[in-house]
Amino acid sequence: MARRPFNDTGTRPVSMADVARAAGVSQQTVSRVANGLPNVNEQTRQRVQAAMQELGFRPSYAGRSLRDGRYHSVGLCVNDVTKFGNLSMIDGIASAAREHNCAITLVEMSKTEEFSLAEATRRMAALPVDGIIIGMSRMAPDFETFDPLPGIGTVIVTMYAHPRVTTVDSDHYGCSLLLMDHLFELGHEQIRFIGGPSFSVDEQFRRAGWQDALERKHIEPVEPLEGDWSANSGYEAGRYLAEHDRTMTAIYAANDQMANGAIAALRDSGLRVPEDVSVVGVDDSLDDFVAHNELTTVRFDLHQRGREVFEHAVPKAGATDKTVAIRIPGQLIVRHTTAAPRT
Amino acid sequence: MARRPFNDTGTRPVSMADVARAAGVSQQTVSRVANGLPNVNEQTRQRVQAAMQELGFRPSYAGRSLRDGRYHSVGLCVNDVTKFGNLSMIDGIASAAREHNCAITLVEMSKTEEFSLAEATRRMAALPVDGIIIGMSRMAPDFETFDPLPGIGTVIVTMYAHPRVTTVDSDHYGCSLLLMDHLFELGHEQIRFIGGPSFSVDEQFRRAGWQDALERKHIEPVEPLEGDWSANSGYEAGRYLAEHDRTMTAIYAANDQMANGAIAALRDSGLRVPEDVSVVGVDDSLDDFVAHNELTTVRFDLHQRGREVFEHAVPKAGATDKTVAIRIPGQLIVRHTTAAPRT
DNA sequence: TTGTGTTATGAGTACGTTAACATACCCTTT
DNA sequence: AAAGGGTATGTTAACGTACTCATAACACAA
Repeated sequence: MARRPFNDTGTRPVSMADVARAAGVSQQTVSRVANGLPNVNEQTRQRVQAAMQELGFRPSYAGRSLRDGRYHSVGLCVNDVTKFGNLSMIDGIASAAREHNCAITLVEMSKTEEFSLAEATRRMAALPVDGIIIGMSRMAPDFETFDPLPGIGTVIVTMYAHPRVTTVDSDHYGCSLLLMDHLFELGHEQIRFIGGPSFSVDEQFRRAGWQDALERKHIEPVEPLEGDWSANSGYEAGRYLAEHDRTMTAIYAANDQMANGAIAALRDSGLRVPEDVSVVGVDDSLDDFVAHNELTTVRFDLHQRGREVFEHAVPKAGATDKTVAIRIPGQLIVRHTTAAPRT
Repeated sequence: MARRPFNDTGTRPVSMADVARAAGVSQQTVSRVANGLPNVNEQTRQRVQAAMQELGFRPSYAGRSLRDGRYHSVGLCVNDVTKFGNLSMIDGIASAAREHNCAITLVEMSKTEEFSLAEATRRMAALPVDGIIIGMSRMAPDFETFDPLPGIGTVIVTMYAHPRVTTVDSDHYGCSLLLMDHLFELGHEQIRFIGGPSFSVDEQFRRAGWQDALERKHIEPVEPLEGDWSANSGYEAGRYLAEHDRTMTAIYAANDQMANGAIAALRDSGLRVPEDVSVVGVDDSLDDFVAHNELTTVRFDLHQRGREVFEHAVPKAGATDKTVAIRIPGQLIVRHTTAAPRT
């Protein structure tokens, strides 16, 4: 039977059988040469390699995967590549993947629409992946009821724990405690909070940490403000606080960008940082964008998080598959936007 | 013969044959149900779907790809995910890929080592990809001699044209002309340049545009400064210029981050922006990080670039495969860091 | 009754790879 | 000369899917 046209191009990739025919050997011998196995006569090897070169052979990923049941790629689902949190996730996972000689199959879900874990895993499972990683930057409506697909490692990057799925995240709650303890030690008590959008999971935990830290010291938390992670929203919030709250001595902004905006607003309002008001952020993300970055903040080891995520998504042979919840602590970076309050 | 253990887990994914056995139908009927084809009896369909559910069937990507010769994924090779240029490339390509219901297979080459196009394509070609995209942020030593693999669409993201490979990029030369014309129209002539690292391709073209624009007006370009794209390096350069060059009236920084640093340096040196010195950047990347971003800059349509890249890497049926070099123009964004020079 | 068309289903095959097994040959050793 | 052992190579089977073709059952019209 004549070969049917293979795909749109009408051509068919060169297979080992083609090379074998050209070199006058069996297809298995081509396989041996391709994989660098011993027990091939040197002349034969050269003849085969010449034929490969000549025909432009490249091994079929599909054939190989079908054969040995592995894809050497891990699926990563995020809803918006450009958000700092997601970017840093990609970076961390990419370096972990590289260490394992593994690629990342990236799927961006709609930036705007709500997405469900079931939908995300369904899409990822149809791709060449040995494991599934889902970035859950906002609460998925089916988080509680979600069951991972059997037979494929699944990790959700989120602070929420799940009874049947391993979850990994930077400790977005603990980072607040680190910062609040730092401010408490300096003597601050009236600490306002500028948060991100309320649907954000990171925001929810950073805010909870702020609130719990205050309540543990029996300080009544004053109404948190809501930004959108951008410097401009931090500026607006900072303006508002400078004009309406004369008792606050410190501001905790839920990321560095808003903290940077808040600092600008305070200074525009005639307040000095840190002499009049201390400001802290989270992420340690300003260095590239701001000269002489002086912001006290928390840095997360995103590569470590990437490694943890990767290794739970693609478990090694013989590893236990117990569901765990991993929280990776951040590190307090004290710079020069925090000081003791005026007495 | 007993089935051999399939992979490390010792289990084997559920195949259509397994479902067929459970449902008492042929494997082909399962295929029909899985793909929603007509001509299946309603009762049979339900029995098969029940069996799929029961066993946890998910179609094998490898089997399907082997069968129809497509992967529905495009390979993307970058050397450092976190750089602004690469991030925005991923974002643009991700949205183009999503429109085509396609995933991205991301490979990060070593951040530090030199990389060759041959090596990059070799690695990408071993992955499940219908096309190859290589981000060449620095000159590859084998660029001139490089031949794309036959049988798979290849696009290099770079400003350099290549006789045998389609290249696509934002117009890093033209953006300089846009900015320089803007400054010329305001009356500037002594325009200094703060560039990125000299190995960067983007840098080379942005600098060339600056230099050519000056020379076209018979103005001798004064020694460009070299930064590393960071705000701090822009600050250093700005400090240097403020102290050593009393005749300059404008600074062109090769990205916004350095421009932002330079502005801070000028102001710290007692110079006003834009009254004493105008400053321009490129990328329009500050908004999230800086409140009240006032920088005059050039914005690139990175989604358009992503689409162009994608569509040339994965050509549609019947498309001509002529090699082209596509340069996507940027758009001048005039804000408030540029004004007429003092007279 | 015979022919024609439709619908549901199954059988066979090809896609490219690699493991396991089989074979053929040459070189030692007894 | 026969036996044994290594080396090079070929043969077969299996991985999971979807296309093509075949078959069987049935409906309807001439």
